[in-house]
Amino acid sequence: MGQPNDGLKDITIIDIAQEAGVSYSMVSRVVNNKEHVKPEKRERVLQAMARLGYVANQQARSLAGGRSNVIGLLVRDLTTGYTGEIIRGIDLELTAQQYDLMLYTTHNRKTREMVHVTSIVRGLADGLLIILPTQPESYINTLRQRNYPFVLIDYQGQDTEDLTVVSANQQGAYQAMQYLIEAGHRRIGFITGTLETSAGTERLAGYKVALANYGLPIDPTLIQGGDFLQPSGYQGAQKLLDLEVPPSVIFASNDVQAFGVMEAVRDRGLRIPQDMSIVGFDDIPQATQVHPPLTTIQQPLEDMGRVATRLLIQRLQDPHVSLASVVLSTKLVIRQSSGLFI
Amino acid sequence: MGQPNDGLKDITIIDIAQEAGVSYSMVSRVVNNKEHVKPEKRERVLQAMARLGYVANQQARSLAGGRSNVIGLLVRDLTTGYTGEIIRGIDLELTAQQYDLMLYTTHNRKTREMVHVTSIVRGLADGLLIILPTQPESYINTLRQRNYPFVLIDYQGQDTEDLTVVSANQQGAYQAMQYLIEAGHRRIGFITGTLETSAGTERLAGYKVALANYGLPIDPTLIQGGDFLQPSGYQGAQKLLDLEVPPSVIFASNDVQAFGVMEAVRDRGLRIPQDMSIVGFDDIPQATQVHPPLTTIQQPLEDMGRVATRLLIQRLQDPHVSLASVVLSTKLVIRQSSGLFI
DNA sequence: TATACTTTTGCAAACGCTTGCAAAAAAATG
DNA sequence: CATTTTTTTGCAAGCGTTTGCAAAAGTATA
Repeated sequence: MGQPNDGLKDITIIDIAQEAGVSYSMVSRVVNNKEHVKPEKRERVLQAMARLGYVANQQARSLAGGRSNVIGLLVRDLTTGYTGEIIRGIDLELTAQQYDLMLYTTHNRKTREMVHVTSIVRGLADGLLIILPTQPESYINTLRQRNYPFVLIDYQGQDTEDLTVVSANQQGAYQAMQYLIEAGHRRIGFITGTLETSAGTERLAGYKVALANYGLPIDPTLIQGGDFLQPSGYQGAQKLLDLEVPPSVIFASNDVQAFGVMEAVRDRGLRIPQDMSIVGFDDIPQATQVHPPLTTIQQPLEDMGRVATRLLIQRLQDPHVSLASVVLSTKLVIRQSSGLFI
Repeated sequence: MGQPNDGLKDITIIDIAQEAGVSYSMVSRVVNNKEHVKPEKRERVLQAMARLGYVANQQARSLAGGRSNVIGLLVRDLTTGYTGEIIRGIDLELTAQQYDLMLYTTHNRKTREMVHVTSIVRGLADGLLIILPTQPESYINTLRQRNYPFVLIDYQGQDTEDLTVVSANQQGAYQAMQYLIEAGHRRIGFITGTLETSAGTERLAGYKVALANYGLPIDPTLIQGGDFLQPSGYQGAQKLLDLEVPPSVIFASNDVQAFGVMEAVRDRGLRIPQDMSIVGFDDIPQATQVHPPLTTIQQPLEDMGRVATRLLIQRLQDPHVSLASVVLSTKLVIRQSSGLFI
């Protein structure tokens, strides 16, 4: 803690011990709900705590080998809404379980990720949640080696030992494609996400598999590279619109990217969905707020956060309990940004 | 830290001391950049640290009276975009200064705020940033008493001792009104924010003062109560549209609320801005993404975060330095959601 | 009632660091 | 070169906990 705090002295377990007339280790046992405490003394301690307003000192606690009741969250950035939704779920669950949250942003810089991870591992978090890491391998190895508890959100690594919470990305993309193809679309443009993420590759896979299954050709010119951010949607759409035969629909790898697509389409004076259908992925809150509202694949983002947090806490409470990774299913949400191809 | 970490032992200052052939207090001095260290030894220690990959243990550090290099952020929730922008600024500055961020969400529950504050004060944060608290007085007193360093963001308390960073809310609302009135609007609807916040009351004040200055009447039926959230925009707009003589423009207390207004207006089949102009406040990223793009007052949200963080860190580094609260100016951004009244 | 368990309690060490103070070394002074 | 002054160094105590271990108290058994 900082140096201020002139005045009021902190209440420690020693004060409580004195007040309750027991030894300080008894107080510690009560605080941590350990066994071997006479109910009567437990009561006395509890009362003393209430009377003096005791609040445990987390650093001392974790220094001494206990838990800090803090979990770390490693995240790329906070501004896309996508992250916000997941964090909302994490926060909900964390609050319910009396944990605090330490937030680390990487800004997509590899070195920062590494630095963060070492300091987290040495630091005050009991465990770590990681959202959509781009190249996690480097630091995930550190975590594994040290046997440090972590859960990956929205990333399907290859190591099945890791706990992960993902949504059915490929299946979701497939659903969207199914809908579009059955609505008569034949030339479907696709803008990829970051292909270093599994979310990125799986959505692309869903796109391709659907085309294959319906006997449609995979036209590489219809697939534009992107990175899940709005500008990549704008640029990708530009390129697709410049094709000799532009597609009748653009399927973006996420909603934010789809907003970029909308912008580009409107900049050309085209109408949505009459001239161009647009489909996104994620169903972030803004998807309903844009005009026209965006057809998209709903990912249960908040649930992902909740589930991941619950997994992590379970692991913390019993490191040997066997837990399985979770795949949450997605849902097609049809709004006004897409229509039939006539 | 959690109990795992079988295997690799942590590197402590003692290891470094051994490696560098000095005492461990020397290592501590080097790490903390204290004076009275021979350059040559400093070098030796630095090299040993690099070689062994030393990372300080924050809990031990702060337990021993040093700083934790963590700052706390107390925030209502994360989902409105508004908060996200501010946090982005905070994060930028924090990263630059090598601080970590502990995030506390209150969900607007008073008791939680109080609990958090006591645990923060006893806890691991060196200082605290507080965004837009509804009724901060209760816990702010605790902070003041303990002389705990904090900065209020977007809240203008009455106690001038407190460090605050706000934007010129009243002036901003006035700017918007000026623009609207000069564009020919005479009946201007207003939906308030949470009036327990200074942002809420000041924007309302700007609305009223502008009307007064231009000699226009203040019609209470044109002012609807709200709370900065989207539904309140929707409902407020409904009521304004139900008036015998509806306004020609609705001025919402923030962008999110304005999105609700847009929804309501569109639901009635009215066109924006031909039938109804809409103006928001904040200029969050989505303001450009909605259709039509929203005319709004730009608050330098990211800057607010940055500036507040900088203030806090300065205070931490020198508790006696005299710092002044900051008022950042706002800017009218005219987009397509508003037009002339003909 | 003596003996052997079992539960409850308290002591002390440890966690990794900061820092005041005194000792040692180096530099400056006469 | 001896002495004083200044800089550099190391020791030890302390921060507030947790926890293994041994002592104390309580309970059951013979």
